[in-house]
Amino acid sequence: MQSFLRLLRDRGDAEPPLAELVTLAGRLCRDLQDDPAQVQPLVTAVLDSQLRLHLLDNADVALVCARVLAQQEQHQAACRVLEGCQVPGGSQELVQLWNDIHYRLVMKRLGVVALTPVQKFRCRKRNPPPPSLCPGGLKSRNFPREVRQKLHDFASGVSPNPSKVEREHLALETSLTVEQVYNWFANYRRRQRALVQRLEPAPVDAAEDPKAKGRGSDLPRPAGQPHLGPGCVDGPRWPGTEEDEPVPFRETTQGPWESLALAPDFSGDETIMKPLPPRSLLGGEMYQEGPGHNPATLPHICPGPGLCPLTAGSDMLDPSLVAPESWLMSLALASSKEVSFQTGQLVHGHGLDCMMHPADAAVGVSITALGEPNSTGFTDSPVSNPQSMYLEEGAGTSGGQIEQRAGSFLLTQTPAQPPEFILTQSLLELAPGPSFSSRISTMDLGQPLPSSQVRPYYQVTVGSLSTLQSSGHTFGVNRPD
DNA sequence: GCTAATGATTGGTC
DNA sequence: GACCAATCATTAGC
Repeated sequence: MQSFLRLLRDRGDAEPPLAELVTLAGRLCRDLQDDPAQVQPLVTAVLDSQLRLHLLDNADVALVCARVLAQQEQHQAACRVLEGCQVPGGSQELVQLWNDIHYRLVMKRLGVVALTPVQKFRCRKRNPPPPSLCPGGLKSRNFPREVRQKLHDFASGVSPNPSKVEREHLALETSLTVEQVYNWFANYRRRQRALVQRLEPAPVDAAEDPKAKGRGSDLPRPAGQPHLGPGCVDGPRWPGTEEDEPVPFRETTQGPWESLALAPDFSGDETIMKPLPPRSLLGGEMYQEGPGHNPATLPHICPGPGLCPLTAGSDMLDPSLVAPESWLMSLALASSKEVSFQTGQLVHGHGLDCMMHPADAAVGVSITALGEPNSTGFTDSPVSNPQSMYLEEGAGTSGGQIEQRAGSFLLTQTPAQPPEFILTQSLLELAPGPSFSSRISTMDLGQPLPSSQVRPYYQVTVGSLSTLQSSGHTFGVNRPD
């Protein structure tokens, strides 16, 4: 070091080359930084040198000099050193030192020996490091929006519990590490469950049910309320949410998903909890029967999810009928990347085959026998025998739990709205079939209704809710008798 | 300055 | 090793 100090002191205009001297200074600073007895004269020599501006462009020199100054309580001088140095590419260490210096200043001002994380954050906000230390600016800690969107799309559309291969693939797609992808999904699942539990306080008697406790997939359900799948609450903020009280089932003339149609940028959870009033759901909408229907009347239904009848023997909804609302169904299924089918494709076989939204999307399917339609609407009130239910996939299913739950959607009777609500089919009869493949399930609604309750048309509502999209679609389906 | 969201870490269980 | 709950640190939004 003595020779370096001599070189520094005696250096002529040409010898030794400046770059060499800077490099040597940096090496000395790096090697001697833990030796106060030596680093002190070194720093003094650098700062006193006419070449200090050049020397301080070396990250190690700047770091050691600023650190020594800070230790000597010369915080302002230390900051000037850091501000003045031009380290190519910046330096995390120098940024950290910059922050540490300002932490000390704040601690001194506040008379405390430590700062809380929030205080540190505020300190950093007030004293951002000079651009020369971080040329790229301070990076956001959060993943880019596109990355989070991609991860979220996968979680809600494919699975919240991706396999190792899927995680690796996502890591490649998002430029994240596999660990980051894993953490993201772990946090996603955890926070989904927490949110659901906050919104759905466990019923009193659920405490006695060991299955209702513990693992998140066994979500508590308030009695008489449809189970909310995780996607239902998959959103950081739903304005209007009253977390401290159960979301009421409000009597309404709208269908359970209607308000979703009215508000594509859905932001309100109360709507998903609405009952399915068997007749008033139509709200005066005109039900057009079969072929020869007049789509021109549909605006009367719009923008709510109108009833769209099927032609006899058809298992497809007429796209022209559902067009104004088709986004609903499309959205409901948009994130289902593993299946493609037409908007409104629903009825098939004996009963209803419903494409269930992937695991995390909380599709609710409600089916209501509405009665005999005619050209102007239903002529007989179905109120006496509403047959309504919600079939929703269990929430928070991890891999193993999915297996356990395959084909075992939570089936929840709609709330007792209207009071004479009758679930005419047993749970077993209504239980979905066992098929559960790639998170697209076939739901067999079981035996035909008793003849006294047979209605050729059902009202079907399919809805999907997630953070960024929510949807519901109600349409008529002819019962394939 | 407060709050809630977010990414990461830790220690435990299976 | 995968997953979990609890927790921490950070930071965006207000």
